[in-house]
Amino acid sequence: MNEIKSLEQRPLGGPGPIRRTALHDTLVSHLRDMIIEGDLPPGTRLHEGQLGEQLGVSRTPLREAIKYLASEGLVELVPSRGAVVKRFSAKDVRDMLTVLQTLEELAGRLACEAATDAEIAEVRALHDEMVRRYEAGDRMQYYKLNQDIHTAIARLSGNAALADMHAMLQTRLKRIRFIGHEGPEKWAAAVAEHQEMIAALEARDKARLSEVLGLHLTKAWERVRDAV
Amino acid sequence: MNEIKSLEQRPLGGPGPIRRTALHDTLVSHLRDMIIEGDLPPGTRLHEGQLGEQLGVSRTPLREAIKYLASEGLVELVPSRGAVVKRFSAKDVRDMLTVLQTLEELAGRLACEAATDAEIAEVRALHDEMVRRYEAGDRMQYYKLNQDIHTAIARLSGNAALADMHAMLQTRLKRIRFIGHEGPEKWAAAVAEHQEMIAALEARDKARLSEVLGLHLTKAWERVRDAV
DNA sequence: ACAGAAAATGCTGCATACAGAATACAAAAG
DNA sequence: CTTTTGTATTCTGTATGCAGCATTTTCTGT
Repeated sequence: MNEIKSLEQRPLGGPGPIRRTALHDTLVSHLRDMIIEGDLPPGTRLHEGQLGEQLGVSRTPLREAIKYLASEGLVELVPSRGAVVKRFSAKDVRDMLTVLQTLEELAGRLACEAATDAEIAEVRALHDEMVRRYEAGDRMQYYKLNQDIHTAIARLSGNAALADMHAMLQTRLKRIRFIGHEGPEKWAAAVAEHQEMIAALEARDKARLSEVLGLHLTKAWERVRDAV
Repeated sequence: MNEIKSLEQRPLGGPGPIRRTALHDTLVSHLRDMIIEGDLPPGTRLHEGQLGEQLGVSRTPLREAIKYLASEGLVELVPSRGAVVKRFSAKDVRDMLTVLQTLEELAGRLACEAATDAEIAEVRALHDEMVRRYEAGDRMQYYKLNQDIHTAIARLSGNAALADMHAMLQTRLKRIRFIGHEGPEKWAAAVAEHQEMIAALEARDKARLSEVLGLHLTKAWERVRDAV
C-alpha cells in the first residue's frame, strides 16, 4: 500500500473505439487514491520533481492535476512553496458530515419521485451484494459498495448539481472513512440502517428514506469521531 | 465589457508585507469573470494560444487555470479538443437553485446560533448599503452586495464545508443571475425579502430565517426562469 | 461536377529548459 | 557559544519546443 506504483498504459479493453483516457484524468484519480489511501498523508508536501519521476510523467501534467485537486479541496496551494495535502480537523469532518446529511436527505426525497423502477433495482443489487460482503467479512469491498450506494442515491435524485456536491464531499471524506475502524457491533448497526434505507427506497417513502439517511449520517459521525 | 484587458501587475497595496498574488490565482479569477460577464459565452472553445496571447501569459499557467476551472464546473474538458465554456440548461439552473436553497436553509439555522453580534452587524451594514444602492437604481452594485450577503450568511454558519459548497454553486449561478433582467416590481419584492432576512438574523430566529431564505430562492427561480 | 482520398493546417498534450524565490547550510563576527 | 550573514542548493513558476490527433482543404478519379 505504501509503495508507489508507476502509471502504466492500461491494457486496452476489448473491441470498439479505444477511448485512450487523457493522462490528466488518470493522474487526478491516481493522486486522489494516493491521498485517500494514505500514501500521501495530510501535511505532506507534493514534490513535483520527485513525484513526477516516481509516476513516470513530467511536471507539466502533474502540476495541472495538482491544481485540479486543489479546487476539489484535497490539497492546499501555498504560493511559491507548492502544494501540501490538506489536513482535516475533527470539526471539519463533522461539518462536512452535517452538509452531507442535509444533501442526502434532499437526495432521498427527490430520488423517491424521480427514480425509475429499474434504477431502484440496481441499488437493491448493490445493497444485496454489500450485505454478502458484510457476511463474508470483506471490509474493503463492503466499504466500496457502501459508497456506491450513497452515490447512486444522490444520482437517482435526477439533480446533477446535487450529485456533484455530494460526490465532492464524499471524496473529501473518503480518507476519514477509510481509516475509521469500526467495531463489529457498529458495523452491524450500519448494515441494519442500510436495510431500512433500501426498504424505504423501494416503498418510495420519501419521509422515511430521508429520515433514515439523516440518522445514518448522524450515526456515521459517532462511528468515525474517534478515528479523527 | 467585451474588450479583453491584459493582466497588469496590480499596484502594490500600502505598507506591510506585499503579498504578490501568484499568477495562477489572478488567471483563475480573471477567466472566471470573463465567463460570468459573458466575454466568453457558453459553448466557446478556450483557445490556449490565442487566449494566452491576449492575456499576455504563456500557455502553461493558462492551462493550469483552465483545468482548475473545470473542476469548479465552469468549463468542460474534451480530450484532445481542449476546453469549452459549459452551457447550463434551465433544468440545470433549477437544480442548482434547489441545492442552494437547501444549503442556505441550513446555513441560516446555524448562523443564528454561531454568529457573533459583531458579525451580524457587518451583515446589517452590507444590507443597508445594498438598500441604498437599490434606491439609487445602481443595479450592478446591488447585485454584488446581494451576493456578498448570501455569502456572508453561509460563512457565518461557522461551517467551512457549507461555505465552500455554497460558494461553488453561487459561482456557477453568477452568470445566470448576471443576465437575469428583473423588472422593477420583482426587484422590489427581492429587497422586501432581504428586509425580512436581516430582521430574522438579528432576532436570531432560526426557523424564520431559514424559511425566508428558502422562500427567497424559490422566488429567485421565478425571477430568472425566463432569462434561461 | 461530384465523391472520396490525401495532404496540409492548427490545435492540444506532454516534455524540457530556464529564471526566480525560498530554504538550508556554513562561515565569520560578537 | 550564539547569532548573523552570505552562499549554495533545491524547488517552484513560467516559457518554449516538439509530436500526435482532428479538422479542413485540396487534389484526383470517375
